[in-house]
Amino acid sequence: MDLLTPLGPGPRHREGLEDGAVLLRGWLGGREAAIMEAIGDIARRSPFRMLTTPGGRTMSVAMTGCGTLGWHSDRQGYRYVPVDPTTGRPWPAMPELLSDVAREAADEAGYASFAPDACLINRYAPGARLSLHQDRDEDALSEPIVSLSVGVAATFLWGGLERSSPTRRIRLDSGDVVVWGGPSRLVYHGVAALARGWHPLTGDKRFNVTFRAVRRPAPRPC
DNA sequence: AAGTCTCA
DNA sequence: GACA
Repeated sequence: MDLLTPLGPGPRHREGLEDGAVLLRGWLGGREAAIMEAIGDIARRSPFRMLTTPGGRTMSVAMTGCGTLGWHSDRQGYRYVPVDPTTGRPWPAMPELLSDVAREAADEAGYASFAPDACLINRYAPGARLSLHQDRDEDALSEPIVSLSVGVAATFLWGGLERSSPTRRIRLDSGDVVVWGGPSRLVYHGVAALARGWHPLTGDKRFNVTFRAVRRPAPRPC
């Protein structure tokens, strides 16, 4: 049975997924519009693009990013790069609103001092999906992943440490935040094909904002 | 293989 | 589950 803990008054509450992973329902609490503004600013400078996998397939999810490093994929493989290959310019800086939300969510999930250096922004149109995978291109595997959902609801696929592990299907609504790390840091996860839907802030699309600490954080003085 | 296809 |  999932751990269910209310987070103050209102619909916000936490659900435990497994050791090290937590779902913060309604965590964004009305900041979705401001987050969409921030995404618009970022996309004006580093436009959404559909990346190619090492196997030569085109991903259905459109991506961009911000921070000192951005995730990139092409025939050469998956990696984090300091310059957006599409524009030849550094990725846009990470807006304070986004890093604040990420740190607060990590704190709430039990991961203190989360300081992401990369923020991947995923845009799902109807039918777009992300098949089961691990986030393993980061050096700092001791740091968690923080994932925000805005817009049309999606089905999150939450597996285990092996690709063949059983997969749970979890509805993610606009405003939900998932945090995973520690023993669940390398859990396989994905998103089922986005159903047709409508959200006042995003139309028929869903946006996912995922924060990672790629480089190991500097040790903190005692 | 962060995708797609095939079989039972 | 197989498959670059």
